[in-house]
Amino acid sequence: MRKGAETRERILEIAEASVLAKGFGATSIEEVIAEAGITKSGFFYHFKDKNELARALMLRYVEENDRIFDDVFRRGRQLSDDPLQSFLITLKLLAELMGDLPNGHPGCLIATFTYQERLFDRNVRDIASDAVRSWNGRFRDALNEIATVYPARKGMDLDDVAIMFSCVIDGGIIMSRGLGDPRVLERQILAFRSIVQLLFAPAAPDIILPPAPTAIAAE
Amino acid sequence: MRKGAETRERILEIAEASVLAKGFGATSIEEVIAEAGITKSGFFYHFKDKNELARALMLRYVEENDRIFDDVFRRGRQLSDDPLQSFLITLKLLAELMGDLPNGHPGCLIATFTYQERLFDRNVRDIASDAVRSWNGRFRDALNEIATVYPARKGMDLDDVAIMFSCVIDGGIIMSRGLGDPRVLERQILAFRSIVQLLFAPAAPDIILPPAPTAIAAE
DNA sequence: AAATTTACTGTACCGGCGGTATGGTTTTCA
DNA sequence: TGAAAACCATACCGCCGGTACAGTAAATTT
Repeated sequence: MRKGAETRERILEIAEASVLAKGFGATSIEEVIAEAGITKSGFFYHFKDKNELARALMLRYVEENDRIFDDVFRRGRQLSDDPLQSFLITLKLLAELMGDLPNGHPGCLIATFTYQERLFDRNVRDIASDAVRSWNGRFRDALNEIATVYPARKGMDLDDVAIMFSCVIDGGIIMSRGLGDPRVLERQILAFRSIVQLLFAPAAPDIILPPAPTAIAAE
Repeated sequence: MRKGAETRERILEIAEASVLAKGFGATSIEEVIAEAGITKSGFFYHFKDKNELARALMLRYVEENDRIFDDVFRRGRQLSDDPLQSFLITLKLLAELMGDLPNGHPGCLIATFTYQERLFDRNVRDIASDAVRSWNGRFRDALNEIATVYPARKGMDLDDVAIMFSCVIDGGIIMSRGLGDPRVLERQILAFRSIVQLLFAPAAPDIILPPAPTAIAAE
């Protein structure tokens, strides 16, 4: 019912924070239930074992990220008809979103899980794999659409560029943490944005491209 | 003496593989000693607790990576006097190195540790942090040296480009695993290489730059 | 209002693991 | 040959993941 879903959500929230801080293996159910204010029986009422918790965490993370990407891509398209401008706006929005997080990005569950893959069954791994493929597909589609209007530089495979954006995000999160500077991620996304400009603007990108839109509030 | 160092090394080897596959928290000492063919007492003779194992793993990883970077940068400089060419060669060598790994890159310990930072003391975190800063510094120095000869594109901070390379490597490892395709990492490094070309070659990079050296055996 | 389902609590237990302690034994090297 | 190094054997503690089962208060349905 209502209350059950709330408790379940609270468990997931607490567990996700713990997984991102200590890893899945070191995340103790006892700590989670202590923080959630429930008993062990209550936990196992919602999740039959730890692996189902992992599955639920992954599903939740993927869905939320899908929503975020839906949103920034939709707003990017709303604000320009030009596919290049549209994508550049989307990247700017994403960068703002990351920069506005008070304590930096909390971490990418996909990244943690791929570094602990032996802990999860094929089901969970497939969810993660499909999600990554889907997100890369979005970026690749956006780039391909741009390429129909602007000629891309030779020697650059757009599939690789699309994947590189995922690399920059996941790598940026790691670097932000490792260097103790939450703004690294935002800067990396903006740097990638500059590269996209460079890729599709042959001669002098700063001249033929209008300035990026400013003061667009990120959700 | 001699034999002690060998056993210690074997422990580290096994532990590293386990940490990269399951995470540090889920790496059980019992499994490690079983695989190493020693007893628990033997393990605690070499490492007084699990945290010291973490410290040793991190130190070992950082030193080995330092050696690798020393090597590819040295060989890059040997093969060309031009800083741009030299760096492009280094990147190619690095890409070949990654591509030649039979089962893909085993994983970046820094990445795992930053996603499990609550498990380690400040000492270990500082080692990781300093290593990342040092590696980023290498890339930044290389880029700055290039910029003294070739004018860089405006709007791109070379510090960010340097950090982006670290992002591409760590992100590339995650993507390789997540997508189940070991060659993603190699392709990402080569894609970054193309971007460096683009960054420093204003008009037509494929023309003014000689082809990358081929058939340079990676160690 | 009664019956049923939902959402838990309480208690008890198992086996595995990290870690400690302590006392021995073999191997290596000076 | 003697000391230090490199282990092995055994026993133990406490925490944790997980299971089992019995009970209960509240919400929802009938």
